[in-house]
Amino acid sequence: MAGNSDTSLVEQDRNAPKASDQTNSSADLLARHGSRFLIRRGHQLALEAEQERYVYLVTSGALFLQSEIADGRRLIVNTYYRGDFVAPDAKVHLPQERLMVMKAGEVVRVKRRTFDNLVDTSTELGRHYRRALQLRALREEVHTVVIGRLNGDERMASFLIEAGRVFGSEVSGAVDIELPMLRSEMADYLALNSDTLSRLVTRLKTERIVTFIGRHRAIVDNWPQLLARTPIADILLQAYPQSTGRG
Amino acid sequence: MAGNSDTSLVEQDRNAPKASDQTNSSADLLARHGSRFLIRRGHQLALEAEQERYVYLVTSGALFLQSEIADGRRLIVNTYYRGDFVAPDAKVHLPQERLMVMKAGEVVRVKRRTFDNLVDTSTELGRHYRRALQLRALREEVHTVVIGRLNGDERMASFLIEAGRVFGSEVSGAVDIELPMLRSEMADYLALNSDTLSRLVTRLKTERIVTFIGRHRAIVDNWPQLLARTPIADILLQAYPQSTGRG
DNA sequence: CGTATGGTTGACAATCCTCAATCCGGGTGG
DNA sequence: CCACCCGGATTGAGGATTGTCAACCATACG
Repeated sequence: MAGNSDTSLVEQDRNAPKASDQTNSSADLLARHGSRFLIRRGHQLALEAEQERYVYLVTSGALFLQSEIADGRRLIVNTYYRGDFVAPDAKVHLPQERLMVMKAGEVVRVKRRTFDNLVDTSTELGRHYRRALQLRALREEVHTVVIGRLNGDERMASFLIEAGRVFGSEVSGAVDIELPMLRSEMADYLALNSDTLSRLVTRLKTERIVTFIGRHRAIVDNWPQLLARTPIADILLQAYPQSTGRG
Repeated sequence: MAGNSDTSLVEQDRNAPKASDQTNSSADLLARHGSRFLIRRGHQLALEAEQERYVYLVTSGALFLQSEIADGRRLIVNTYYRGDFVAPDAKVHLPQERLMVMKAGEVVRVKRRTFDNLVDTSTELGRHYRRALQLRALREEVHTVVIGRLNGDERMASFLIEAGRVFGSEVSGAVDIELPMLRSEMADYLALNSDTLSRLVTRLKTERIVTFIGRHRAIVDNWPQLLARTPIADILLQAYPQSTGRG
């Protein structure tokens, strides 16, 4: 949607690193002991089956993990992009934990026990996994700071910086972002309610920092001003390098 | 403080699992390639030196990781108890990241590069590390839910449940907790300001659920009612088993 | 076109924060 | 042993931010 006529994003996907990178070699190894799945927006991925938990490696597209507690309070706890592993705790679950596809792509799935054995035997996979967990922990800490200590405007700016890095492309000075989340999902990711989020969106439009086209496209007209809107812009830029998760 | 005359906590420490558990065997291995340190409340542990980052394993006591962004907004991102590894990202730092000792004890420290090599060569250490990261990720997700979707009362209750599990002991139906945090630190952990936290403490006193004695001791007189105060009590109990982190 | 889901907006309420004054607890020194 | 002191804790009044609810609008899809 909204992206087919604008080919720039698609072409960048084609130029993204494909073979011979770490993600792909791990994916190949895992695929030999599990299966590859094409995933489509809105799908829910099983976290377990037959009392055996699953481990996913995202090779393209994007996922998020959501939880829902009493009174329908929902929170998107985490986002997963290319190269990320989803390996939830073997025993304890968050309340109403759901792994959802936010952008179509492909994942590799193996059983947890199989995965553990592979990590024990393959030093390379072990290194990749540990590095991925490292980056994941950092992003989770950043996310904690965002929802714990930033106000609405700052959270919104932080989100758009993340999205710009992961899903955006630079087009003549502006950053063109294909947003894979609904407004309500952005709200759940930023621990706001969707009414408040909508007001924040409106504010960014009014101040001419971001142009929103339809529901799934945002063009950041003034990137520097967006950066200035959050006190942790520099950390976000480091935590989300430009190459992340494209495709 | 407040603990020397009350021997119950100390004796429980002595009964805690010592030799032949996973934490200790990993600690021994790491100590052979690094060093053990006694740590005291209030100390700050170096995250790096000479452009080499450190990895810590907590063998007793407790730590927390704090970050501070503009305007003095502070957040305690994470807590580390017995068996936890502290292995921050090699390159990216949170703003004004500090690793602080909240309860005296002992840690083992090795250089990151050394640690990575050891994990590559020791399957046992690798398993322990991955399991620790697993639990850490879960707790971080729970923490995210707490500060993202719970109100003040619920956050306070959630904190006391965690503290009760980690630092508490059951004494004739009540749970006696030696709180290693200042009020202001609890506030930073729960993403509240300390004035608000103080009001929440008062409310718990008024409702006769918890008795606070001095600054570092809390007695939960009505544990069931404390559990009822947060919608994620069951997950907290699972994420923080009773044995965790004593001593 | 028409319908359904999602998004926006306004009025109002609840929650949390800010700032300032005051209080307490645990050290210190007379 | 007691008076004093200081950092931390508590409390009140008022303001800012976010949430709630309801009405309305827009977009995507059949």
